[in-house]
Amino acid sequence: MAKKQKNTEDRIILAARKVFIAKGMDGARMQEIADEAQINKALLHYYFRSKGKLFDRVFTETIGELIELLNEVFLTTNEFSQFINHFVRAYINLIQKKPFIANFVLHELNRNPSRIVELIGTSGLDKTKIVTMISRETRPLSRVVKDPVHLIVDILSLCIFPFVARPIIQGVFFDDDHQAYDGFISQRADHIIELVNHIVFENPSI
Amino acid sequence: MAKKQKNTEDRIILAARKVFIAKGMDGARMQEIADEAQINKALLHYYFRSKGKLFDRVFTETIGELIELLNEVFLTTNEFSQFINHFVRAYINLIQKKPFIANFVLHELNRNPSRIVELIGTSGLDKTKIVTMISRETRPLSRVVKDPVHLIVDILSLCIFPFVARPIIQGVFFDDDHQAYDGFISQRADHIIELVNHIVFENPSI
DNA sequence: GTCTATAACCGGATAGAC
DNA sequence: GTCTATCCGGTTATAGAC
Repeated sequence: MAKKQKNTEDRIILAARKVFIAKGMDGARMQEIADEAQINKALLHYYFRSKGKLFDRVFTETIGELIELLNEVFLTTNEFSQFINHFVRAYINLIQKKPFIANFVLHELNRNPSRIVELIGTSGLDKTKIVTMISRETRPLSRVVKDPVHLIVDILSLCIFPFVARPIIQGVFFDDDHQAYDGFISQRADHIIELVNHIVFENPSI
Repeated sequence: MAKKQKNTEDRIILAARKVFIAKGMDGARMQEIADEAQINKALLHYYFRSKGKLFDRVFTETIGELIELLNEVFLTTNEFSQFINHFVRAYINLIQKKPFIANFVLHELNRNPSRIVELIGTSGLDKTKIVTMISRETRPLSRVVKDPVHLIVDILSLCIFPFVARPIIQGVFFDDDHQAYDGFISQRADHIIELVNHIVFENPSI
């Protein structure tokens, strides 16, 4: 059979994730989640006491995937030029596969700002290591990058924003042609890597 | 008197904008808007038939301000190096004054993607002009910028993302010290301008 | 135009049978 | 575990007095 019949809890999580990501916590409806999971509302409450609890579960899991990826990249990379490559490709690759994750996170960032920061805090992600790495490698090299945090924010911005603002950019610059935009996105990693290398190493070897 | 007593409609719009921006369309409550405007719920419906209509009004006006600003920058600038300066400073300045605008727009982008694109389309904003300007000025100069649209997206990303992701960045890299983050933001325009000049003009005059 | 009171509705949560 | 039926609180929207 094409559609594997998973257990109910997994189906709920999957359905909830889809609806919450599309509509946000406030916009989502338990009925819609139930329909999506092909069960009824009551069962949702049987598995997860409340909408809030269900949302928490979905949200934590989703964020967890992002953090896990970051940790992997951080742990397996010690050299900065490598790091740019790994990080940008891994990040864009992830968002490309699950394009609504970024929106989801930003969306819920308003409702509960401290939540994500806590999750990141307890994840063992070592921000000092990365800041140190960047400042060690860039300070002697670049005129442009005076503060490693600016560089980090630059990279994150360049990677993430094209996804969260996709409808606007696609509509304005690509006549709403989503294939054209997919093409644009797939060039994006190379473009960012080249750009970052250029500003960090002034005259990069192309 | 310090607080000028505006007419009711304006007070409603102002209150609605505040609440909608903070909570989004779904999270907002008519009661809260009424309280904020110091009137009662019934009057909201007297002026604007429904919550949806009130939201539409607020949203269109808010987007309108953004587009107006962009148009101003586009119309008053013909040279690219000037343009980078004008655009980045004007944009960051606007978001700094009204930091939730960007979030508001992105938030509602999911609910109604075509909406903003339509608004931009009818605003007379000439995207061809800007694309042409960039490709004319950058093609002979830069190895990094192969496609003007990438450059535009780069600039937008660098300007806007630090605001929409503020809670995360502030929490992770600034120990949630909002003054420190304000300082970071205020360096941002200079940093972006320097960065963009560097990638466009290879060896910029500092 | 502005208010109070209330209708109408919607959606999360529960009861209880199977 | 899963279902149907129902409750109940909250929210939008309206009626009607002033």
